[in-house]
Amino acid sequence: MMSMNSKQPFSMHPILHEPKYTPLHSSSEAIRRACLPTPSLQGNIFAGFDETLLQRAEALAAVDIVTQKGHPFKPDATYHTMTTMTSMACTPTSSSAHLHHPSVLTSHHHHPHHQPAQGLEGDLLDHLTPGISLGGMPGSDVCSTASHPHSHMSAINHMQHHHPQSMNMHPHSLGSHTSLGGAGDSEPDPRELESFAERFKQRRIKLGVTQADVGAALANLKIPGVGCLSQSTICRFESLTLSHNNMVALKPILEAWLEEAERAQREKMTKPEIFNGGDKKRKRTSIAAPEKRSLEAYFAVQPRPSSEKIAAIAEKLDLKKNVVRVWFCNQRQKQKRMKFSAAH
DNA sequence: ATGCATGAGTA
DNA sequence: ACTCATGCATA
Repeated sequence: MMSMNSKQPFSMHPILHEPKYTPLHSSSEAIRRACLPTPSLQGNIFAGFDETLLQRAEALAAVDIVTQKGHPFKPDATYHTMTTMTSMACTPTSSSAHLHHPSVLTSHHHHPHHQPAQGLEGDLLDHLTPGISLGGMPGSDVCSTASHPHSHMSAINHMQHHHPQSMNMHPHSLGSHTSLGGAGDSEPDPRELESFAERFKQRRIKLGVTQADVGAALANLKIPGVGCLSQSTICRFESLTLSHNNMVALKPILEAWLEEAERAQREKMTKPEIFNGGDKKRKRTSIAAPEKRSLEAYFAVQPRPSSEKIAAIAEKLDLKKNVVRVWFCNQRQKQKRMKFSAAH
């Protein structure tokens, strides 16, 4: 899917004051604003938001609800049990603030999940998968597999913040807005990313490894500042559902893994024999359809409600304020991605 | 494959 | 309090 792109998009870089990495902030903001379509009922509502707006939006939502059948119940969806048990798993290599050595990062891994892949997987993973090649310590915990709530090792992210493209890349690319014609961006070419993602998936499957395996195996590459990633992220990379910047940042890493994996496979190919052959879990809140419709209605009118608005909405929908706030945040991220992909 | 959530870094 | 990159849990 997804295979048709048009052009290079990133043409708006207002003015990055050359910090370390501020591509998205400004640019995406700009994009969002620029692309933000008309909220269907934009007229004067924006003037006096308040109650009026809420009711208006709710009314819209109500129509929908009615149409569907009034769902009187709302499954108290919010129940999350946090686990306060922190821990460390995949060392967060947070190279940004506190520098941890990458070594720490790779010091332990193992992952409980091993999906069946076939054939070469055994050996292949032996080299590219965490836990095995590392000295065989049976410790267990790949980066995220452990049961700790989550230890965000946003290594990549940080790395990105520090220097956009690992090595080359100018500290300050900017200067201009709208132009990417050739100046400094390494190659944010959307088309390139798209085709890479597709090839990546194909080759990954050919290697017989799962998305989760890839994520975990990344730590074995021992690339400074790069730890493992989750199945979710690999999946999103393949389906291009990550932000452009995120895609650009991950591409070289996954590319490196892919080559290493194929190299390892070839290595094994030489040997003909190889071939034949606690915690409380976080509970996911589930927002019922009716509530979701209402939220969408509100969102159409005001994507960024104030804290008070959020509280009001939360109360009306009988949802926790935080749930509503997060919903809006996620919705914004989603919209941003959609707008972006739609534009390219 | 995706929804809801966390957390670091910012503004 | 928001944006972004990510992740756990789940459909």
